[in-house]
Parts: sequence; structure tokens; C-alpha cells
Amino acid sequence: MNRADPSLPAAGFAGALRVVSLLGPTYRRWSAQLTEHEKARLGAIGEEVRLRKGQLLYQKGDPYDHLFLLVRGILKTFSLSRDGRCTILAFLFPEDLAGLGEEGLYANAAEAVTDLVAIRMPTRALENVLRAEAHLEMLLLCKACNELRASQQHAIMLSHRSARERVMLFLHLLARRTAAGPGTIDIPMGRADIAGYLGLSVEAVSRAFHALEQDGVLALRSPRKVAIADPVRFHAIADELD
Amino acid sequence: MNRADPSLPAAGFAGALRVVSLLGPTYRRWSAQLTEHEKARLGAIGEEVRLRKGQLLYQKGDPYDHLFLLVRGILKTFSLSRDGRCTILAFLFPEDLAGLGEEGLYANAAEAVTDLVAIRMPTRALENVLRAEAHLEMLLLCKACNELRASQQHAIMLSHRSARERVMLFLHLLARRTAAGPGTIDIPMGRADIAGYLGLSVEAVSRAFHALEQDGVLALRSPRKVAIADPVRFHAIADELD
DNA sequence: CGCCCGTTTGATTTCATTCAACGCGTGTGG
DNA sequence: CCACACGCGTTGAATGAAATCAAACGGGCG
Repeated sequence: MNRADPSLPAAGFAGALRVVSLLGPTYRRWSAQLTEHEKARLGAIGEEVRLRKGQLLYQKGDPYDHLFLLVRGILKTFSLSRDGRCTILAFLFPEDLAGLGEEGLYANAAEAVTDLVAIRMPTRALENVLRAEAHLEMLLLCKACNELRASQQHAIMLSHRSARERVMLFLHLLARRTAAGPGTIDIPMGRADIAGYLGLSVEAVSRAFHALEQDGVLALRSPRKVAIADPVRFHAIADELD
Repeated sequence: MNRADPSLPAAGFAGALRVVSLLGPTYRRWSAQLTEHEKARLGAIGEEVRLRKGQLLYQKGDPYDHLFLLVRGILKTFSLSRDGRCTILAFLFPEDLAGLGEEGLYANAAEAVTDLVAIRMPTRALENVLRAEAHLEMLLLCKACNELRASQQHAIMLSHRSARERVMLFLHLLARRTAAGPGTIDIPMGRADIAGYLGLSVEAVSRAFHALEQDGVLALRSPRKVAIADPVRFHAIADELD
């Protein structure tokens, strides 16, 4: 929200203006941040949900009646194919919106990667809020675009052949979204989840981590925490790949 | 647009109602079809663009000032990594919206796969239209959600799958979007594009096609046209994979 | 006709999967 | 308190699939 600030007229007008923000050069943030007012508005129609690690938020085939705003923790969406394969489609972080883009039924499932807090908003109630505040509709569009770009990033990761490249891109992504100390990344999910996201076996993921350590790019403090041993090379490699 | 028909109140109201359509069980179409009125409205602010196969519509890094509505032909979006790799992110078909979800600059490039016709809409002009007709904003949201789901389908194709499985899923996708005769699929793009989309080498794609022919699932009439030799098995396999 | 591009085929190499086993920390019950 | 099982991460060896390198094929077009 660089320039879209209080000096602008409010209400219905804001909807259109925010579109331009999204479409045009003004809107430069990768995340459509929620204002306090928006948070309040959405919080009012939803109830807080708390999930423990491993619990399902919704499942493929459930009737589609709620939208979720993630407040704290990490959520993953995934699709189970009939042959038993689990493809992780996205990791969602706080401020992300889950349960978007379906059609009457949820098209994939969502499960807590860590303990998490989310706001659960019935779509019926959302209807009223959106009617009252058109610019929230715009917010949904922003969020959807973000998810789209994240998904395309994901595809880029998957079409890079080597396991090392995929893991590099994944860590680069995490580095941008998790705020661990500078030069260190903490990894909220296990190897199995990373493997599911990158389309690799757990073994391949593990080996890639250690290969990167051998190369002097990373230093593995623990399975869930890595230090960037050579930041210059780390970013050089990551940038090289996109 | 199953139930969102003329009996509903128009204008600003429609925006909210259409949201519900998207969110709730009413909105069942995988594609947000444009009404004639919407087409006219958007066509009025845009100019027609005609591209020959191979021409660029926009490039990564260009200032972001136009949105494109594809009318005829096939468009691909892709990302060029610095090491020369070309990852194809999506194939767009008529009625699809291109150039969505960027931030000030185009985040990827788009090139004509076949000769094509599109409507080029300056985002500045779009601003006015969206202000006047809020429900068009909703249309953008629908389109964005569609692209999101397509992108997730793409990720599923890329994850964990053998070359044959990827090609099967790809043909299944084409079969749903191109209207060739029943039991036959025509393939608008070359092997290189398919390879770029599926994260494979051209050779692997070619071999997968011929392996499927050996298996009696397909019959290759020409590189760009295949017949489904065993429709039962074709759909069985495709459904099995998701 | 001969060139060029896209496609196919073949031979070799590389790399991730698979299957198997081990280390390690945690939690549980004897 | 120890023994044990369990989940998770790592390691090793063998297999297999796709990448790579290289060359031939075929159709369209000058």
C-alpha cells in the first residue's frame, strides 16, 4: 500500500482505485497487506479456528462454504491422486487466504503444517460484507493474484531438473517469507512435505541439502534450521535460476 | 452463469452477487464465460491486436500497462531463466485473460503459439470501466481463480510423474479445451513447447508419444494430430492420475 | 532440387528413485 | 530407570528413467 493511503476517498471509490493499484505500477508489494480496518471487518464475521499440527482444515470434496484467513502458523494445500501420491500445491503463510478458487466443492485439501490460527468466514456472511465494502472484493482479487504468482513460481521450481536447484529455489522462497535471523532460514515443515512440494523423494531432498552443505553454500544447524554459509553465492545461484 | 441471470438487480449490486456465485455452490462452470455485453464493454476500450505465430505479446520487465483478452488462437506465457532455460507456465485459450497478477512490470513473457487475435486493454482505461461496472471486477476475480486452478493442475502434472503420465495428462487437458473431432485431439503447439510445459526434453516427449502409441492408447496421425485409439483406457488412465 | 526446421531414433551418461538399513530423539510402558 | 517402539532424518547400493549427445529422417518452401 505504498501510495494507496488515507488521503484517498473511501468506500466504493476505493474499489476502483485499488484495481488500478493492482494493475498499474503503483502497487509494488508482493503481498496485499490487510489494513487494521479490513482485519477487523473480516474478523467480525468470522470465528477464530485453532488447529494443531497435522489437523485438516478442509478436505477435497467438502461442500465449499468457508473462506479462511491465516493468522499464525503454516498451512499446506495438497491434492491426493488415486494412486496414493500426495502433491503439495502450496504452503500458505500468515495473511494468506485459503480456500480460494474452487467451485462448489473444495478442489483440494488443506492441513496444518504447524499449530495455527485462522479466521473462518462463512461465504454467506462474506456476501453481506462484500456488498457493504466493495474494496474487500478487490482484496480478494489481490490475494488470488498472489496465489497465482506463487503457483507459477512453484511450476518453475518443478521444471528445474536437478534436486539441488529445486531445493535452492525452495530455500530462497522460504528466506523471503519466514523471518528468522539474517543469514539463517528456519524450515517449518519436515522433509516429507518439502519432497511433496518439490516433486522429489525424501531421500533426494536430504541428499540435496547435504550436497549444498558440501558445496559450502549452506550450513545445516539442524534439520529444521539452516544458515546461509555463503550469502553471495546463495543469492547468485538463486537469481541465476530465475 | 447458471443462475446469475437477468432476473437479478443490475449494476453495483451484481458485483456482490457474483462474488457469491464464485464462492458458493452456484457457480459451477470452470470458465467464467463472458456475456455479450461484457465483451462489448471490454472491446470498446481496447483495440484488436493480431499476432503471427512466434511474436511476443509482452516481455518480462516491460512496464505493465495492458491487459489482454484472448479472442482466437493460442498464447503461451513463459519465464526465461538466466541459464537459458525456458519454462512454459501456461497455455492460454480463447476467452482467457493474459497479463494478470503482475506488479508494475510483467513478471513473465507471453508469445503467440499460433496466429492469434486479442483485445488489448490499457489499464488506465480499464480503471474507468471498472468504476462504472463493478461486476467486471468480479469477472477479473473469476478469471484469476481459473488461472490459479490451471496453474495448480500444471503443478500436479509436473510432480512425481513419468514422462508418459505427464503427456497423458497434457493430452487430457488439450482434449477438454480444443474442439477437434470426437476421439481426436489436435495439438496446436510443437514438441518443444510441450517439453517446456511438462519439464521434459523434446526427446522424452517424442518417446512418450510413441510409447503411448505402442501401448495402443493413441494413434499418431501426424505430429500435430493424434487419435484416441482406446478411449476407455485413455480416460481411465487420465482419471487415475487425479 | 536442396535447404531448413521440427521430429524422431539411437547410444551413452547422469541422476533420482527405490529398497534397505541405521542413527537419533521422544514418548510410553514395564 | 531402562527397554522399546515410533517418527523422522540420513546413508548406502542397485535399479531405472530421462537427459544428453549425436545423427538420421521428413515435410515445407525457396
